[in-house]
Amino acid sequence: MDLNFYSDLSDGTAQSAESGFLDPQPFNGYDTVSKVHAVMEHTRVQPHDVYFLHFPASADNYLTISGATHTFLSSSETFHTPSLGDEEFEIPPISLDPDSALTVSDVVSHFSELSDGTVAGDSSGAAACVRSAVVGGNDPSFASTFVNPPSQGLERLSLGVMNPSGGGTLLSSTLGIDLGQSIASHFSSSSPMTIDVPLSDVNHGLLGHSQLTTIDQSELSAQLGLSLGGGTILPRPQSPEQPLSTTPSPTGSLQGDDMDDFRQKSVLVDSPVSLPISPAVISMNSSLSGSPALPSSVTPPVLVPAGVRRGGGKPAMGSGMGIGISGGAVKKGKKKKDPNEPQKPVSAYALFFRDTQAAIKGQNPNATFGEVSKIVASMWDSLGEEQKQVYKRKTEAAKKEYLKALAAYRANQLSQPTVEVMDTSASPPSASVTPPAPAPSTSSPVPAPVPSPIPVPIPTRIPQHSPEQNTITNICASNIILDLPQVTTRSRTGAYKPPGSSPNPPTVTKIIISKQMLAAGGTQIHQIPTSMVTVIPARTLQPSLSSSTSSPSISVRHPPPLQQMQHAPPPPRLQQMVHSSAPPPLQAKPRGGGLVASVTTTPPPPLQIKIVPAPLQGELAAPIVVTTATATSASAATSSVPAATLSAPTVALQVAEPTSIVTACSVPAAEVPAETEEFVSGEMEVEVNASPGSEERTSGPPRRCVRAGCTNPPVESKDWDREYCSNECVATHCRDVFMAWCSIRSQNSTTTVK
DNA sequence: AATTTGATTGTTCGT
DNA sequence: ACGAACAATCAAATT
Repeated sequence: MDLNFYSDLSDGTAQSAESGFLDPQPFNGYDTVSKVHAVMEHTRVQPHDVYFLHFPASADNYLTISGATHTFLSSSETFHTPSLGDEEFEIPPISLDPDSALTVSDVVSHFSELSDGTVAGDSSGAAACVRSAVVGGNDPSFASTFVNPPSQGLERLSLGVMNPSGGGTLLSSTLGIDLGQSIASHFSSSSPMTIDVPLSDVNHGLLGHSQLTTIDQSELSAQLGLSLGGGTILPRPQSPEQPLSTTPSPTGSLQGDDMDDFRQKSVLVDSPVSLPISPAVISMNSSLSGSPALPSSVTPPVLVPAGVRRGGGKPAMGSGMGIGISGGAVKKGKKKKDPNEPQKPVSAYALFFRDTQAAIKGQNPNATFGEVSKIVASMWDSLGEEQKQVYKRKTEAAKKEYLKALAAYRANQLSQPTVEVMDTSASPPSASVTPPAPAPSTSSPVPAPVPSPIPVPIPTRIPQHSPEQNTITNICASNIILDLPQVTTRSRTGAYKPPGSSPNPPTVTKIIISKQMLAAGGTQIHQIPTSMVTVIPARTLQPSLSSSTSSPSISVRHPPPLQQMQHAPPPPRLQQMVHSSAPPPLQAKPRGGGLVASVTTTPPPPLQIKIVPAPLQGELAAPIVVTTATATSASAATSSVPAATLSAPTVALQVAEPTSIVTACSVPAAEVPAETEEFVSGEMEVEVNASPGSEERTSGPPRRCVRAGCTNPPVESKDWDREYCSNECVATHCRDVFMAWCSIRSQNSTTTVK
């Protein structure tokens, strides 16, 4: 099935209240949980169900919820929404990328965009409008989520989940959005998901009641921070699967594990002194610590015998498990697991949950676990088999690896109790720490050759997810996906986007990196002078172009750090953001036109990176240019490319040769919609134009491998859609992209960070 | 029963 | 006593 979001921007005028579901009353009786539950029950999305946010381009900007049989909505009902314009957003596959932060940011950005658009449109218009998309009826509370409380929620964007079959699944608009992103990122080329989200219901049930406060900057930043790290890319600490904690604090994460290790070791090895020595321990630490730099910190704990351990009570534990727990919770007599033991692969659903929940949470910080869980479940149900397959495949792959690792682990245990198995899982993490000696093997497509002091966040992350990340595509996608969420400008008017103009990809980011820089081997990339790096949020630009702000253009000169962009959504917060037309994650499909068909496939990373030969550099003020184009922006620059559209954030790496631009690469996983290249500003245009890659793409399978410098013909592969000639190229390409990305990030962080 | 995340609670240790 | 650090539990849903 397809998940499509159609969003409509309402102009901010009154909502057409017609929609029945808007009416608060029906829902008022429920408490959040029950509502949700009830709703869910009724409307459980069937696999075939389609969710979409519909943003009609029509002048009036109504959000149409088409759900044939939606209980609450008639298909005809519409809501005013700000400026998104007619677009169908295709929800990109949820990124496998563990990096929740990104996802979140994306979501946020989307959100913000939405809100922004609304606001802007309205604001510009005059009356403030509520930007939030409210699903559930009038519940102000819901609106509050996205909108500031003060604002009267005059308007809401509602997302409707339509259930063709009849029931409507309730999803909050946010959800829908999130989905889009997450999904997009995750699913590469697989068929797009269409999600019909009846906004109204969703809010109510899920969020409505609880106050969904506007996303706090702090929260966002926190979330973003996780992903971006103040400069570091480190994502939030990984899930249990990965023992490693990317967290900066070595000790914290380590301790727990260390302790375990320690215990083990200690058990195995009689003398405490021996501890440090055991290789196993060391390896673990490194992995655990996640940061290479920390060895010193790491070791200490290890060294310290039991006596020193700081970690509280549990460790002591024998008691801990059973005894200590007061809560009465002694319930499960869990046995302690050997930390070194390979972790069981999580289920497809769990993967999905992991990928999705962050986005949902990001949008609705107040949502409880139960709510989120329900939403995820509904989303899961709504996922098409194809999409599910994606997860299932990952699970399968993870399982295979797990079996391998387990076998190795067991073997080692038998043979050498003291020595721990360094399996795949371990290795990846280590990579971050020590530049991977890259195990050529599958896991480390992204060799983090970055020796430099700057800890490359990415590596840490990537390696960590053994199962998921094994897939090259995943890795790339995960790393690469950057959403530049925000736009500082508010200028955007709601109507801004002509429906027909283009199916816009939500956001496109391009990065131009001079070849020289890359030449260094990529490792040095981060050293690139900040001045060199330019980040241009397309969204911003566009709006600005049309109306007021000039600032964006400036971007060339001062590169706004990505982080800032991501992190700090512009001052106005979400509201402003709303404006930005199509949220990156969500892909806007041209609703009407024939484009739709093309849309189906999708994928793509918003981020494109071009590598420009030195000579070109001169021309270009900044070697690295990151551009983000929002769908809305499309109008400005309808790129030459036709486009495919879509979606998902895709990252393309292009290396421009002096003569011509070499290639546009999309993340293997997804197909890059040609359309992605929309340039708002002139600057952007220039760069954009160059990309032949897009053409290639649109026209058909690339004639040659996408990787810069590789002239081999692409090979057919499910993993990379005939874009690459070999795994090596995929890995290399991803690495390049990643590096570029890192450099940008680092730049941003350095520059941006106060 | 396991997994997903995040909050909460309880325990222990160090100051 | 207080704070820090950790472990365990819980929520709903799926596998």
